[in-house]
Amino acid sequence: MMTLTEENYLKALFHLSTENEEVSVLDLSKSLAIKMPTVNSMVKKLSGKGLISYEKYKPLMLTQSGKRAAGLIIRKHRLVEMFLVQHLGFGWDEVHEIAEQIEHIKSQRFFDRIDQLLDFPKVDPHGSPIPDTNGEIVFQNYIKLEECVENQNIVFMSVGSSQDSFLKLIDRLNLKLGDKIKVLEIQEFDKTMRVLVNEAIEQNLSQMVAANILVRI
Amino acid sequence: MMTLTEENYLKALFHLSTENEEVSVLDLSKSLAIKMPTVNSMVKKLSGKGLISYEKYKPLMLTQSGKRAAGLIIRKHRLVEMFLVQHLGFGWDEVHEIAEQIEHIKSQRFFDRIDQLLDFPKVDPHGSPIPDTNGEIVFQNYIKLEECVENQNIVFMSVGSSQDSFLKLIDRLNLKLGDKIKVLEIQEFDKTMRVLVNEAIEQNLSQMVAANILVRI
DNA sequence: CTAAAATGTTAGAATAGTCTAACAAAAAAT
DNA sequence: ATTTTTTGTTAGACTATTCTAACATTTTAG
Ligand SMILES: [Mn+2]
Ligand SMILES: [Mn+2]
Ligand SMILES: [Mn+2]
Ligand SMILES: [Mn+2]
Repeated sequence: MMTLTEENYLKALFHLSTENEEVSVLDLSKSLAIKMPTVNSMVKKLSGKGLISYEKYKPLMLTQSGKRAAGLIIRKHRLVEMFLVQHLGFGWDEVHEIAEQIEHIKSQRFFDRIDQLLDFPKVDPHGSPIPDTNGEIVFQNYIKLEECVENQNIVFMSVGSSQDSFLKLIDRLNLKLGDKIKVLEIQEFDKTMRVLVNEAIEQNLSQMVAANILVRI
Repeated sequence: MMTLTEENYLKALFHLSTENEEVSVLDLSKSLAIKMPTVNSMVKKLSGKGLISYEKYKPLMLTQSGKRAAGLIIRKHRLVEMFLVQHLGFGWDEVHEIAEQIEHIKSQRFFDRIDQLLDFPKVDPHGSPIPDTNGEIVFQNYIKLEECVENQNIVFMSVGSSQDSFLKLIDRLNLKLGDKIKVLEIQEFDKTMRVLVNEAIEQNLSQMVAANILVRI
């Protein structure tokens, strides 16, 4: 049985590993806001449990078993987020904190029932994929809106950041996952994009916003 | 902020206080399955926080503030149990363990939403009262079926034990909260009761079972 | 290719929660 | 009224998780 603490370390390492080629003790330390020596000893402990493969001064890596464990926790996290939005009426900017806690509940059945209640969703409220019952994630290859060109038609599928302020901004812009977007114009000067949403409303999006809007063609 | 551990101590003390006139360190120790010296030091700690009033060698008592805190945790526990039964399809014998964990989630809003989703229930799946938002419990004065007499008509309102085996037995007997019961006959020899349920089915209930069926007249 | 900076590790201490062993007080039994 | 039993307390130790300070290694810069 893993502790809540161990689960959070694994999850953080998993996320860092998908974002970066190599993950250092310092990366993990920053990501968890826990000092390096603490991370160092926990890494050794998880290495002892066969979840992290660790060699002194080398980048950190999850073992196969560690990947699976992390995937299963992320599965729980995302199922819970989906449940909170769909059944308890929370906004997508309010669910992460709560899911961060509920993901550690020890009851396979509890999460199975939520999965069932949600009709086996494939993505969470932020458009991130929900790992399967083996902890396996199917990564979608979305592109950033930022990389699109004028006159391109795409669909808003996921967000690149789950920061509160970003999600609230997207809400204020009345953008929702699934919206059809057409790039009307890109400003030479600051890369601001003028887009048409659902063939109805025009919006101006800064490059920073466009960089965090993930779309499929 | 209270820790999960502290919350469990408070809750246990609250429950013991409603069942017994006086609660000893040993009672609390047994109820939590934690050794006396550990309980002793935690009691001192909670006394320091103004939640328990403690004097050496004297019975343990919750302060006003401790009662309120315990009531609020029990509220969360029972709301969660109700939610698990009504929305996730769990049996009333399966929910306690999960509620024992979820009751510690730090999010007022989460429990408010569950309360709302359940349409502000007043009792949990076992017929126990759900404390109000101030942690206040309104105790119903139900009597034990055991104490009823022949030909008396009563209604099954709550269970006196939440033991797995007892709840499963009640299920197997097809008894549900709200059922109308008429006492047909009480055996002189072993106090076994013959009852009529919902004017339809006859059942034999041992005294031990009858002692844990709480009814209103 | 050294020197400085960044990163990583070890050592030692702190807190929360638990335990066992030993001692103390209160309650019960004789 | 003692003695015995039960209950309660203290002392000291252990594990998990965290920290700071000091030292070591690796990486980067000049
Ligand atoms: Mn999240
Ligand atoms: Mn978490
Ligand atoms: Mn319960
Ligand atoms: Mn609990």
